[in-house]
Amino acid sequence: MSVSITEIAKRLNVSHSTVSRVLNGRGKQYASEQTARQIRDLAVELNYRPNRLASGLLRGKTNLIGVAMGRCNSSYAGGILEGVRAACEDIGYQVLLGRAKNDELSESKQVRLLLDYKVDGLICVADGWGHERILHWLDEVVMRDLPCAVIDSRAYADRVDCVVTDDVAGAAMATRHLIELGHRRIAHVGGGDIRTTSTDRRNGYLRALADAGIASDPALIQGCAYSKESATAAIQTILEVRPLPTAVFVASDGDAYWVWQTLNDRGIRVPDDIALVGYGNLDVGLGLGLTTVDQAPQTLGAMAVKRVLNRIDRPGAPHEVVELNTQLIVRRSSAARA
Amino acid sequence: MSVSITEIAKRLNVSHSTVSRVLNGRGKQYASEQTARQIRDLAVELNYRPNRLASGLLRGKTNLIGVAMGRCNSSYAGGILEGVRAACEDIGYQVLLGRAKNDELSESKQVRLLLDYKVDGLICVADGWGHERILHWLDEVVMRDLPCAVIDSRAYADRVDCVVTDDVAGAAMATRHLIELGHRRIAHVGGGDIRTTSTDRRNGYLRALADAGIASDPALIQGCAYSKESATAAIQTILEVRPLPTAVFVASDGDAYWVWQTLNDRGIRVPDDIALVGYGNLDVGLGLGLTTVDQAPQTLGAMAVKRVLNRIDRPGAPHEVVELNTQLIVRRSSAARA
DNA sequence: GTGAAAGCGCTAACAA
DNA sequence: TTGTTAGCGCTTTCAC
Repeated sequence: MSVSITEIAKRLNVSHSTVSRVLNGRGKQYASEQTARQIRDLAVELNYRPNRLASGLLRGKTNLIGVAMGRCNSSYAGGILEGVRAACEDIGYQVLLGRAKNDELSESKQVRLLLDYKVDGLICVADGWGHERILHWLDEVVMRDLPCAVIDSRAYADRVDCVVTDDVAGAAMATRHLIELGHRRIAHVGGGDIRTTSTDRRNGYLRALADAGIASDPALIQGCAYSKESATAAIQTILEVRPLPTAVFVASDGDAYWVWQTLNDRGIRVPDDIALVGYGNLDVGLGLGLTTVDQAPQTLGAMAVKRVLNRIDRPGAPHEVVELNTQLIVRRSSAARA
Repeated sequence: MSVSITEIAKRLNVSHSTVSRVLNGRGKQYASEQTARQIRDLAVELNYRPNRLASGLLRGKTNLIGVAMGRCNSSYAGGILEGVRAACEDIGYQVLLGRAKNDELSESKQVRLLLDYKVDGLICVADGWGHERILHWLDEVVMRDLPCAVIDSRAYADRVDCVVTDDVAGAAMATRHLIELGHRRIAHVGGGDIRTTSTDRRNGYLRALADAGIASDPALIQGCAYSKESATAAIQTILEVRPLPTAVFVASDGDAYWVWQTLNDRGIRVPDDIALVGYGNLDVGLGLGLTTVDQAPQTLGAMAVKRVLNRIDRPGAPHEVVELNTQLIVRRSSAARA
């Protein structure tokens, strides 16, 4: 099927190790210019390509980076993956993609599979869900000293590198934006589940209110779990409260979409009657004209690769937490009050 | 680092081939119940995991599927990838992700890299761009008899399996929708570049007009190439024409977003003044309330895996073109005329 | 039912 | 500068 180093060696009457040295040798080429030339020419002619499995097996280095993540068809997850891919391409690594369904065992099964292919490093997108899940495979990774970066969770910062954004600060920034626009009764849809991202965002919201000396109203805070049903229920409950809030901060753009729909159905105009701010800078919010907080997913992915690579080069370096800045994207869903 | 079959064999005083037969042997297990049990128990205890590089090297089968695609952070590309991942997970394959920038050599470089890892099959997302690009690596794939499915191009249906949607039919459906709403002056933004998808969609638009006995007006047809600038320029040119069109069919949701923005800036209301229909069912259109054509990206990805798998099982089967149905998603951007 | 042996394609230490 | 040798971890005949 494809030519091997041995085939080239045979044809040229040299040993296969000479061929190996010329074609795949690291550093200086221990071979005469003449032999080297012959070998290289024939390699091109026969379209020789090194077998990565063989070299990986022998050298214990595959130039593979495993990526364990859930669904990748949101602009956030897709952005992270794109960042990882771009960074990997630059440094000659390939991405081996694992898929974790949203249950604990599926993830560790996937990680184990990635390890079976002897990836040189591992990137895990925790997505805020990962706390107990990660424990299922963390030990194995740590034991093997496998370079590993976790995106979106700092829960295991002592054992792996973490690449995160500050959800508390981001949510506070979003809330502060509303406060600066003059809003005082600001509702919050989100949180109330096990994800740290949700909890952090809620805390950021609370902190911004406190900093501004605004008392938070528990009736204006409704949990929500990334679904049409929960988002709709949350905003409906909030709309029962009197006086009505003049703004809503939703912990994710996807849920903000459903909130917007519900407001629309009730004849409540955004931003005229109620201002709306989401989180995550998803594509769905773009169409909506939704003010939101960008998490720079591509940078997140690229940084994770950088951390992993750094650890491949310098094993045993202390684990780091890289915290990326979020950015407020103001669109028409939040407008200055009349 | 991790236990090998030899390690287990040593501890149990059996040969490594016996261990291999028990742990990774296909079909019947040629081993006594007792030995097998001992081996299995120890394997679990030591957390044995087969080295996929080794078995891949020897058996010439890696359970790896290579995926060559451009950016994956749109809901379309992400959806395809997600479909591929889900299908692969079901059948015990892993996805090795290649990344092609938008130039010819980058793609073939990526494909070659995927081949270096001895993937069992290849999926390429042509995205309408792929015609000349694919030629750069097609021969190599065909020569090796590597199972290969191309998504979004039927240009090489004689040499690989193709999984496509009918862009002509989809665009015709979208246009017909506008016609049925009573529109007669329907503009089109899109096409005019080398992608077949664009050309097909324009042809679908033209066909629907013809079928309805509506003469097409060249002034109402403006090329566009997936960018803010080209989309904005296209709609601006169209808005010079008198009488104004009452509807616009844009060949992609992304461009439809920019068209919408421009209309908005000009004080033209959608759908009251001008109805708008896009293509692709991207997330950005969701927020917009944009009528569009869904291409079922996840199904596309899943079908590609199915084709590749089929060819792995039955090499030499005739190449097939799988054509998936598109679906019109009606939202508020197209409304019945008053 | 089990072991010995060969080898997938490659790298690297050691000799020559 | 080059060849020999010994594997990496595994599968698969072929004997016994």
